Amino acid sequence: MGTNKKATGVRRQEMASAALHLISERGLNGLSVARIARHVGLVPSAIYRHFKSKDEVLDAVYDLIEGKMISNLREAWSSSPETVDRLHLLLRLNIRMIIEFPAIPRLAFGEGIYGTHPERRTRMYRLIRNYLSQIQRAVALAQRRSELRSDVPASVIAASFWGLIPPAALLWSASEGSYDISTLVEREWTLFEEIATLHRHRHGTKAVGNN
Amino acid sequence: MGTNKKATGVRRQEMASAALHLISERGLNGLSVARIARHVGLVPSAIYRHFKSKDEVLDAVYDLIEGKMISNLREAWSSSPETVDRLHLLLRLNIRMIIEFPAIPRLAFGEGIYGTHPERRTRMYRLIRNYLSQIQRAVALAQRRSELRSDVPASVIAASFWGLIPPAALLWSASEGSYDISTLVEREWTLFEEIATLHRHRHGTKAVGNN
Amino acid sequence: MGTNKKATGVRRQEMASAALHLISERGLNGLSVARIARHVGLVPSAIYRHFKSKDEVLDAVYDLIEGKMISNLREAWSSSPETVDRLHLLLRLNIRMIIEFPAIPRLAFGEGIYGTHPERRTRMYRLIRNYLSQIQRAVALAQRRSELRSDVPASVIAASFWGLIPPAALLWSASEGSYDISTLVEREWTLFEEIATLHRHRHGTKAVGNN
Amino acid sequence: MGTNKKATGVRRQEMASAALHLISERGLNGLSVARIARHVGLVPSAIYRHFKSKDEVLDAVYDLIEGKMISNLREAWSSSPETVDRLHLLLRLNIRMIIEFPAIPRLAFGEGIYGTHPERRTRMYRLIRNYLSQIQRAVALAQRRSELRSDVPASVIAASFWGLIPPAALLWSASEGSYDISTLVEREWTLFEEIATLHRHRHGTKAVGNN
DNA sequence: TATGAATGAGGCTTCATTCAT
DNA sequence: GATGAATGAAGCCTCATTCAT
Repeated sequence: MGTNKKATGVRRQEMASAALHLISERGLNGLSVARIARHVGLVPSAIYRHFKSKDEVLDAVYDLIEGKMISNLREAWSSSPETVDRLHLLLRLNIRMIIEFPAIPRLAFGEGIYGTHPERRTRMYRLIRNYLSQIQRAVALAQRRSELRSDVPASVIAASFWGLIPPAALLWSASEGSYDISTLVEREWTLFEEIATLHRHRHGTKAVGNN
Repeated sequence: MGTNKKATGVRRQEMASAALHLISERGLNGLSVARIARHVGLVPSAIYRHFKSKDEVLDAVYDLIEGKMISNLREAWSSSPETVDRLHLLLRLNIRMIIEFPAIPRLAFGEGIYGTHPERRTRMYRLIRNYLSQIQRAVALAQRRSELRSDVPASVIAASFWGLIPPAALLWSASEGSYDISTLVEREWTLFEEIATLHRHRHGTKAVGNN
Repeated sequence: MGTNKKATGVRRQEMASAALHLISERGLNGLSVARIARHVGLVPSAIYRHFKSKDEVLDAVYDLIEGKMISNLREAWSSSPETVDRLHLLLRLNIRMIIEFPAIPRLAFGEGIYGTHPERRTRMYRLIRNYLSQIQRAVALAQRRSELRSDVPASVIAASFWGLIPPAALLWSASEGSYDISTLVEREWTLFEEIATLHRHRHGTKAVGNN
Repeated sequence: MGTNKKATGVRRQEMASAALHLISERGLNGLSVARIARHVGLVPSAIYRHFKSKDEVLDAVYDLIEGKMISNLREAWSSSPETVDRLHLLLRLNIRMIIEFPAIPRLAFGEGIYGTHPERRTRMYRLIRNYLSQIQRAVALAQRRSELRSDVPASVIAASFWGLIPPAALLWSASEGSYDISTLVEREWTLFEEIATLHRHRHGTKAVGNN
């Protein structure tokens, strides 16, 4: 069959990607070494040339996800000078990503990392926190520029923005794609934008906490 | 072995509950018939006296979850005549539930129902939709009573409220409980309350969609 | 449910009979204590009031079979003074029995008694040998009366007669009843009768052995 | 463990053969994946490298049996130009086969194919019918050559010949090998030969049916 | 006499992983 | 770098059987 031999770097990419697709299509339960192998046109044992274990493949999947999230951030940040526009694009990019890889929110939610892999949970947590930090920084900047209201801590606004994503993912996932997630998200975005920019129209709102 | 024999009704409860706890602690993957049995102090095959299959146990877990969600709804609805207070309590109850059973958001997110059990996904979706409907109905009522702003469809406000839950669940889950979820949620709630009652202070906001 | 309590004698009969029917319909593999119980309207554990074990039930099934075979013999023997007629009827009765209870040839062939239950095999062997003996005695008598040829040992003729049954049973069983077993058997019987009475027409056939 | 690795073709053979032996010794009920594995010196799960399921192993057993039966037929047919000699050898070969593999008549009789595997029964039936057809063809040829009597349909003679096998198998099986099956069969064969060649000596026998 | 809960042995199967080639 | 055979742990399930009620 003229087996294609490829460098390990390439193979690892292929395999991690295959794994991500597989989890997206069949869930983590449906992810087996055999199926990953089949997806890249190899035999199960061949996986072990490139990864020490199935777990290591999953780690690579986490890398992949992290990469995608960061790349979304970069793309959004470089798209416009306006914080609000950046956030809007970031939201859309993330939704698009979730639609393409439903595995991502599921993994973020902890599928398969209970008990056995606390380090994975930690990693995901760090990733989310970083994400929130970056958003928060952007929000703070916008607050200083008076693009966003200042009577609410940046952290709360950031959390509020980021909080638009999980429910959308959930509905989309549970509805098997039949739910009109984009429209929903746009509506929620409008509400978010309204409240986040509220300071421009109004004063005297009581503070919302510190953090 | 001095085994305690119990009526099948009791055992089913125990087993479903054990299963829910196990999923919360170890994920769906970590849920095995053997472990359920051990949790209730029996031998694995004893499960089959009370359930036809492991799948049926999972169905009972779904029943349990559905029951808890409905009971939260009832408790909240009967707690006060004010819609806003009701929603606030409902939010707290759900957060409390998720803290106790992290399995719930994960199952809602479709852990383990890929491919094999579409009916489970459908069921969860229906459950969420019903939840949203009930909230929406309450919101609509409050809008007629001018407790909540009327220039935004009830469905959007309902979704917005319900949307407070998943991100909180995610953060709490990923942080392994170290994140101060209650405080976060309270802050988000304040924002939500502010925007949902905005009509009392202001006019002229552009409409946010139809549904 | 007003459980019907019955004397053990009656129950044993019911259960053995249920077992024979079950084996006939579903094979020995399909015979479970639970199904026997269900057939007699009881709960599995109730079987053990009347039998020490499932094996004992099977023994009772063997009793049942033995009884049927002996009763066939009696009926045939008392039907006519002519040996040939008796044999013909005996053949028909046995075929009828096999059609009603396909379990019988299968058990005779050793289904389920390999390794584990040598005594059952022995018993079946004794039963067959007795059967053959009785037939042989009848044949010998007929030979003395010149109803059957005498240049062939009675044992061979008896075996030849008895030998009509298993192939018919096999074809009927394999064909799931679609094979016209009665017609086949009647034709074979005609051949048998021809050869068994050959001595009346012809001489000089070489002897066929001793036993 | 110094395990000998072998090609899958070899293993399949070994396993099917082990299964056939096991059924011969312990009945279909005694056939377990674990025992097959032990017989070939492997671990149970190793079976699944070579067969998709236990059922598939059984299919291979059926193949084996079919192969043996066909090979008997060939050997007999090529042994002599005389139909009578061919049949005689075929009888001996089949008896020898049954002595070696008592599983065969039992499987032919439908052990274990009740309910669950109708296709297996069908297959066995087809096999037997084919066997009968081949014999019948040979008989018909012999009839045209006047080697066998012509006043009885070839089908009846064929059935009569084939009918020598099952009773012998049954007696041998029930007697656990103590019965002198070969002698019995030879005597029955003599009778069969006598009646099948009767036409050479005699005329005017009434016809025995049509088919 | 009958029930229903519980046990324990055993059966089939999947899957990550190792290893010789 | 890739294959294919083999392993061992684990999982789900069935069933005869026991025992308290």
